[in-house]
Amino acid sequence: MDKTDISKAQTRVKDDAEPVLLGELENYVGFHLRLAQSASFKAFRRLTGESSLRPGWFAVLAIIHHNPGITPMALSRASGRDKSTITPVLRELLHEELVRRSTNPADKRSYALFLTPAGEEKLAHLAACAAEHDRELDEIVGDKKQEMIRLLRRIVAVLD
Amino acid sequence: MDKTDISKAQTRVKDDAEPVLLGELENYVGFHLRLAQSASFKAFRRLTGESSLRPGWFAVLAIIHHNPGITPMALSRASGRDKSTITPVLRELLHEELVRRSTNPADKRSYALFLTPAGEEKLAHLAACAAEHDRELDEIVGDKKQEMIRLLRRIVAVLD
DNA sequence: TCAAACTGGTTTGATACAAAACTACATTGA
DNA sequence: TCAATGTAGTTTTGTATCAAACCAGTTTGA
Repeated sequence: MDKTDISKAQTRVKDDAEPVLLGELENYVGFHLRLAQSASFKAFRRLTGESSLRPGWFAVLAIIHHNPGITPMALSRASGRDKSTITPVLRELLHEELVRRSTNPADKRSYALFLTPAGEEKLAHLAACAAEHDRELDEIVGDKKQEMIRLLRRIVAVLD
Repeated sequence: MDKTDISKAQTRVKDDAEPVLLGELENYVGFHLRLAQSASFKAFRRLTGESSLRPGWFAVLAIIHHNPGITPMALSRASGRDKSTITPVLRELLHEELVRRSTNPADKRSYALFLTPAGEEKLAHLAACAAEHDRELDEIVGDKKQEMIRLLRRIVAVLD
């Protein structure tokens, strides 16, 4: 409790000019992780502008590019999204003809994913935005970047 | 492109056993930020179990606790959520009588927020979970914690 | 002093996401 | 060999979130 005058504290509006106290939140990694992720995401979207890119697209296209023939399940794991989240993203990408799939004779449940030439082109554009965005982040974290990525990766490895 | 045999590469399924290549994503802070935030969030929910807590609740309750009389707008800024996201959270908290509000005579558009005794109790429970969760994170980041938080805060300050 | 611009909060609409239930196929083991 | 179990992908359902439009009250400046 931060007010001593209890009778008044019950109704008095906190002055907007006073700084907001975060208490224990101040020292919680999880809290700052959420704020930073949200800020980074918004900044990325600002950069790409209106240019028709759902936020999931970039990672998905990049992963397919680097792993031609990857299955939706493997893609889901690599991109850190649930398989049920990947389904509509792929439907959209297939519909836009940015991605192509071929059935897997060895396992009829599954299929293999590839980028079309249009998909490669789209990826190139998004990659330029992503590179620019990451340059901003690089400037912020400076020479601590590798350390930062190492720690983030550890969080994922241990908690996930 | 990672396959040289083009004619086959067009349809061959990538073996699930092969490691997935992330390419440039590997070195993007933003990408790992998202994965880590998602992992941390899931871990927190695992800890709190079914116990009826919308994820927004903890931060909101804690901030009101530390800033009695805070307005919804200031709360929205401090918690990093849009004002339109705060509205339904507050409606729920008011309905559950965990939060109480009093009108602001100086500005009739706004009002002041306070925790009820039940709200304080609820917060105490959630705080215990959060503390436990953060202990896990502490172990992962070790002595780099302050550095980590400093960097995350910088990302928010610069990009937001 | 009062119209214009601004601000706090709510509503509405759209999107992203996960969890669980489901379908179709595949693997296992008695 | 075939029933039980497991796995890939989809559908359904529920929630969190933001943005934009909106309303009411406040501030500004001519």
